[in-house]
Amino acid sequence: MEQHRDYESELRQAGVRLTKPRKVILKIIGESEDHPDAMAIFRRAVKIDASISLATVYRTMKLLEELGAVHRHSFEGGPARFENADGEHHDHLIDLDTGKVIEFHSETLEKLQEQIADELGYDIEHHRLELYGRKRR
Amino acid sequence: MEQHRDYESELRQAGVRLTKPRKVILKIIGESEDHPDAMAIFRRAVKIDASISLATVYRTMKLLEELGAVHRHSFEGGPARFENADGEHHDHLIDLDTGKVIEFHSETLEKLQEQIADELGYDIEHHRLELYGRKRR
DNA sequence: ACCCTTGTTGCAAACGATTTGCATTTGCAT
DNA sequence: ATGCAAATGCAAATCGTTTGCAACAAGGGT
Repeated sequence: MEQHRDYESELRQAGVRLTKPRKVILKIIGESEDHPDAMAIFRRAVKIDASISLATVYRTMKLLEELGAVHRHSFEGGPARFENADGEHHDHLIDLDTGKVIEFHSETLEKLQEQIADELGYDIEHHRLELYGRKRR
Repeated sequence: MEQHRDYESELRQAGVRLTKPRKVILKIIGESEDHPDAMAIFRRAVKIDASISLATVYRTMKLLEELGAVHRHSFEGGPARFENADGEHHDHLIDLDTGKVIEFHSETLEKLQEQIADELGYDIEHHRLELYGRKRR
């Protein structure tokens, strides 16, 4: 059960320099099971290498996004949050009380979206589906 | 065929003071067929009353959102855009080439979302579905 | 192992969108 | 008309993010 991509070789292959800050950030997002924002990544990074700057975190996240290594999410009110691009596509349910993000996937839903776009004469490039709710009790 | 809500009496009823800037902004969003952002609303407002400030536009939009009179959308990269809350709920398809926003609605889709949230033990408060695509040719 | 070139960094300042403190004005109930 | 709380304009503050620039370091060539 292979869990994480080997980002380092991927980046190397993409002609990107493997610098110290990048290694640290790569390690962090590779291990993250949550959806940290830039500041959270920065805080975790500083623990490993105190000289890393927030600017570098932002630059690196942008780079990784362009390389398709991470996905950027802009949930309501709040900074962008990232997750590594392992695994298959999924959408998000955000718990309004805790901010926790729950992932889900529905093939039916995907198909339905494509069908709708198709009827409107469009090809979907990507989409964004977020459900905001509270735990039923 | 009644087209626009009578925001003024609604607001009055909600105990909100009907000030000059608010009347102007109300008129603007009542007539808007597009999805203007705060700056666009401000520009249109200044033409009617030159003394209106951008801060008041922001304050008023927040107020109207809380009253349920307008909906705020945060499409990818760019300021929040508003639309009046007339008519029924719909989602958006954003044309990546033109930035044009196409509205659509699917009852099946809505139901499916609710069902998914339900299975996860959640009640949906609201959701956000945006399709980003290009016109098929 | 040591350059050399060029990409990358840290810092601080700049940025765009939005919010806020405060003194002044204004709606509107009396 | 009068008074008072609510709303305004202005400028400064805030938040998340980007950028200019001089110092620095990765990693290919020698």
